Amino acid sequence: MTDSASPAAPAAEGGAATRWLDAGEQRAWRAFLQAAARVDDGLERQLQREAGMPHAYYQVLAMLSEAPGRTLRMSELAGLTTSSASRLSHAVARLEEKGWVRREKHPTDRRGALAVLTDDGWAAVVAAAPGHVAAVRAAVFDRLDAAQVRQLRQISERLADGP
Amino acid sequence: MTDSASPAAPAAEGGAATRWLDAGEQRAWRAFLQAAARVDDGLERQLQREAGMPHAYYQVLAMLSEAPGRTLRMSELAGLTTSSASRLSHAVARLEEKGWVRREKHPTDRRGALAVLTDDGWAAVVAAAPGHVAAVRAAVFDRLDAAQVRQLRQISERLADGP
DNA sequence: ACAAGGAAGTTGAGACCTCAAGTATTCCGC
DNA sequence: GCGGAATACTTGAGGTCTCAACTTCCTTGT
Repeated sequence: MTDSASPAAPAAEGGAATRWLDAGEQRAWRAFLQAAARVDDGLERQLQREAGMPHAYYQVLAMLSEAPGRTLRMSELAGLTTSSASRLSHAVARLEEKGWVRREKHPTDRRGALAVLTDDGWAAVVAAAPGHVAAVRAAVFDRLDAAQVRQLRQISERLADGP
Repeated sequence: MTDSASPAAPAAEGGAATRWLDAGEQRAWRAFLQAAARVDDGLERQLQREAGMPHAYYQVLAMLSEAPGRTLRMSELAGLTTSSASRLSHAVARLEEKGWVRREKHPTDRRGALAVLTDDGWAAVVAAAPGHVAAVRAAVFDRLDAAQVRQLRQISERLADGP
């Protein structure tokens, strides 16, 4: 039984028959899993080693660093970093301890909270960015030609969008 | 400061100047991050909900289910599932508690350990597989045409291989 | 043979993430 | 303008993953 192939002993199908992956899909799927794991682990380690933070936290700081006033509402920040409200809340709590982010109240919506990048936080991103970009290049863009980069973008947009 | 764009205020470059991502790379990179996160989270939830296990554990069971004798050495299993020795050891410990996997001693290399899929473990994979495949289709293959599947495979193989 | 170094696995501590539940506030239909 | 539903965010508990340290065993060079 592969990570998506037909089982040696097909189970009783409750509803519609399972559409197993064909050989090409299978290869693509396994390669994708390996690639995603490899890229992710690589970045995770590089950032942890050189900047003392996980990739998720780097993304939070990076998004804040680009936002007007270096400030974003929690819910927007969650969307930009593809993380749940809970994850972001924990993350910002941790970043607050480190002095890289500060929370403020939303001026009009009293349920809301804003995350603001501090000067120390800014310094941390600036320090971490070059090593991170180098790692991204090494893991991804140095391995692909221009056409593949276009294809990767199109495929990724398909997978990221929609219902 | 994006998750890989040039900083508004370039830091002092210690060594070689940082090669920031250009606009196309930037878009590709962000799309890829979102796509990978979305696919991964989707599978994780589906498996947790319907089969009571994380994706990493499913992969362990899946690889064992295909192996001769439903048995693999820990180090090989680690390679196949793209996980560290430590992660795998913890995972197998957990799967052993659930009665899905059993450990045996390697017959010739006395450092070695074998992981063996139990009948209950086999039943668990067989039960989980259809829902998992459906989720993989919904998240990936139903969204791509044949050419894109080929491209995805090639790109993924590039990213997964090499130094 | 034997010691040094490498390889295979395990373990414990700490960090991060998920899930479920909880509080506070805003939105919406009647 | 009121009550129920939806939204925004937080919190605590539990599970998984990482890192570093450790044990045991194989391998290699001399």
